[in-house]
Amino acid sequence: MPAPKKFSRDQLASAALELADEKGLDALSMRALAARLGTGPMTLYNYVDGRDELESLVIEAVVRHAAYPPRPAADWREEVRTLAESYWTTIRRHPQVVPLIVARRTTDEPTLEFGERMLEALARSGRSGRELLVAFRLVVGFIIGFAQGEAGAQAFSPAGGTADEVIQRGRTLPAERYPRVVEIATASARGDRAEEFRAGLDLLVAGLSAGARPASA
Amino acid sequence: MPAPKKFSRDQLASAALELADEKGLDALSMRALAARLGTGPMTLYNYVDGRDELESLVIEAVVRHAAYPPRPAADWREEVRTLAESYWTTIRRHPQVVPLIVARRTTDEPTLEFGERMLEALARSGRSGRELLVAFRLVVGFIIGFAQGEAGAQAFSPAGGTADEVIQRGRTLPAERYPRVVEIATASARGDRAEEFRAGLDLLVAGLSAGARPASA
DNA sequence: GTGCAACACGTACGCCGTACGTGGGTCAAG
DNA sequence: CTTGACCCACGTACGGCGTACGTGTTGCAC
Repeated sequence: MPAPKKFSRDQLASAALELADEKGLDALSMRALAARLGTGPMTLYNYVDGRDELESLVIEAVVRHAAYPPRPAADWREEVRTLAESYWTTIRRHPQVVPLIVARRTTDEPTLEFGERMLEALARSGRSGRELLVAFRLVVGFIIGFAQGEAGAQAFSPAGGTADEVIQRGRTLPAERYPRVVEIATASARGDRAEEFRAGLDLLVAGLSAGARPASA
Repeated sequence: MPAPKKFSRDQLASAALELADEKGLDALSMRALAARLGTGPMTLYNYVDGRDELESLVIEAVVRHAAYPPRPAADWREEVRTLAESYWTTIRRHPQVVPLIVARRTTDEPTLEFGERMLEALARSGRSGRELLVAFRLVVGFIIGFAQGEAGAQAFSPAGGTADEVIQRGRTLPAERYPRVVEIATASARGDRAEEFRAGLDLLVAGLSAGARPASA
């Protein structure tokens, strides 16, 4: 019956993601995306409800690329680490989009899939109900918070800048007033993010182990 | 020499915060704020560099209200808990602003003050340098992540809604596909946020204790 | 009184998201 | 083959935004 569609939702999503990656979140607009696709702005509304849904699409496009081992690890601790690291690695590949992921809560399919699988691992620590909720919030909060801390396009100044520039600026804070802040800014300038992430994860898993029920595997 | 100033930066900040609290982040615009203050839009540029700095001002206005005990607690664990809870309680009073706090990294004075004091507590667990950085990221990530999870104005659907509505929607997800997600959504609907926060904090502190150097107080 | 700096703010430009209307393409039914 | 219904493309236009620029106005220093 209809005229054949000119695009697919996937095309929209990946074009939008490219746009955001290349020129930043601010450059991601209906009009800019339409221009990139060689069409008029209103055409996009045949595929997407509006700006908001477009953003959701971009997030989904990022998260969808996360790949997890086909079968859960036998040890729930290892599984938690694997899932967390995989998710973090994935979103970190698109630093421009991180603020979007961080500021929203989404329920697209890949996010739910990740959540369900993480919950399965945490459940094996002997938790359920409220305890499971708390453990989940803790893990997700860490991942989100860590990603935000790293990608934070604007930080250590209203002016913004890349994360590295920002750290440099942090080191020049008044050391007599904020000695420890300067200390970690310095450490951060030298450090390897992935290593720091894993170290944090170890602390986190240690905490989860402490609160685990005896019957945990 | 000059004409007397019509406003103060503090006036701007609190008027902007009221605006955001009442009508949401989207309603926070230069023009709307100017109208609320009974002046023209361009007047604001005599006080603030632009939209970005206005947002920083709002964040600062929120964070500034956090109050901590005058003297640090003797036990660093208790101090970490106290600081974290105070910070969290403060920002959660302005749920509309949380996405802003979460998506940005700021270095206003109150935030640095909080950071320095938190770092002081964490340092007493025997950490320094990279370990201190990791511990700090972990704690801040948890607070940020938790606040985001709660306030997430839009969640469990591109349509958005209050956090409570969102949880209700979460409970109606396909239970055979995402059983654990439904489980925690249900638990969350019943639960007390503050209690959950403290429970998460306990897990977190347990993890920090595990990694602490022997000489910790 | 004169000059000048600090401030208020009107106007205007180029973006944005998107409501609305029109026209062209495609298939099903007659 | 014609007709009709429907979906899609997309031009136009409106109201909002951030803010560059220019002008007027104020109040102190000299």
